[in-house]
Amino acid sequence: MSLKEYIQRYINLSEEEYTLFLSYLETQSFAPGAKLLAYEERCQSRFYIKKGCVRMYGYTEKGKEQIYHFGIDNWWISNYESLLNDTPSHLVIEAIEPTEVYCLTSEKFEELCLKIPKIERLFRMIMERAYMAFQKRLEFLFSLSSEEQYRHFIEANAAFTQRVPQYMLASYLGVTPEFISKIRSKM
Amino acid sequence: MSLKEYIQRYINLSEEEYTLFLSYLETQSFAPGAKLLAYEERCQSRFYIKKGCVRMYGYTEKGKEQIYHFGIDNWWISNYESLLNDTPSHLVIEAIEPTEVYCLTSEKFEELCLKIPKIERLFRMIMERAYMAFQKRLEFLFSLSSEEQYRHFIEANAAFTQRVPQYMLASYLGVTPEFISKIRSKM
DNA sequence: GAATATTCTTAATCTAGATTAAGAAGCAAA
DNA sequence: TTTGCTTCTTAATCTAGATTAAGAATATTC
Repeated sequence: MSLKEYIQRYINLSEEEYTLFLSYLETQSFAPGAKLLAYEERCQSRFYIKKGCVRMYGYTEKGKEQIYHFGIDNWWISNYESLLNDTPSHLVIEAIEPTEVYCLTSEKFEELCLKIPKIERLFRMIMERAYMAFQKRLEFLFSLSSEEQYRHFIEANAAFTQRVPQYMLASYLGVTPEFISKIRSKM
Repeated sequence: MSLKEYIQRYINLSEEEYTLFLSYLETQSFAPGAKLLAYEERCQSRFYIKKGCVRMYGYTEKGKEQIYHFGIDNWWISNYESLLNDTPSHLVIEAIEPTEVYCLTSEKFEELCLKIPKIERLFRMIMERAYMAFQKRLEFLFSLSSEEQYRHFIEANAAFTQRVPQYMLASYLGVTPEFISKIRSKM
């Protein structure tokens, strides 16, 4: 799915408007391990992942990496705390696979919204969907055991499970790699 | 803080626009225990809490109530899964205190956005803030022990802690009331 | 103000999942 | 084809927080 198709699911843009939209975006490429957003950097952009896979992680009190999000093709990702408050980010966004993104800076975003007000609607809807997904994730987190969460995740994201190493999945689910190993040996 | 003041933090509305806005809202009152959204009901509205306190909860596999959210004065609350997909809600929104809300139905919301396009911007920003708060909550959930989460919560929401019974707080934090009791006896 | 229902506390026991430690696979470089 | 990384597995031990079961406060109702 192209960005154009993605957008059309929410709003209609004319050919000219879409071209204008694209002119506000900057294409960037990242090799595995490269950072879209570094630790302590101020997040200035919303990223749209054209192709690839990224993880967003922070650090626990004991200094261990904790993954909070993954992003794949056709997802928007950003650290909203840093973006909205203009504070240094305690979260890192890092490519796992070779990744190509559109980068929309806050500055460009504001200009774009003035030129094409419908863009506000687009992002209002995107944020509602993202919020919904979060609400759903919280439900699973609280109502399922770790084992059930794992089973549910790999079932709902079969393809995705192949793309990230198991220890990252463990981190995302909030369990240890050893525990995942234990569940898998039972299956 | 009035709704008008709340809105002005995000966008500017003229006196006429604000009056128009209000005309799309319906005021509703709920006694403690009354439901803003019932189990299996399709969620049709976004609720703005003028005054009061509500909880949003679902059920775990064992049939136990699990609280996912609280809402107090000047918060918007809704079940976005049910609202956006028009599906029966598995979450209940229920008043804890006598509560007065503005109810904005999806139908009225769409009309309103056509009349005053700035409203899209308002809700885009509200959703971003809500998403940010969620992102933050997930960070605490994964990086702090249950005890630390409790201590952090009552420190950050001292006033709020007085307003809900302890067993609801326990449910919201994902622990047992007995465990909260244990922590408190240490303090 | 006695009766009843709610909420909170204490303490003993239990368990899901963490921690620790070792080694086994897989994979890349040289 | 060996050396050195990175990832995954197995198994023993440990622990934060759950469960169970009483009882003690606190509200609420009649």
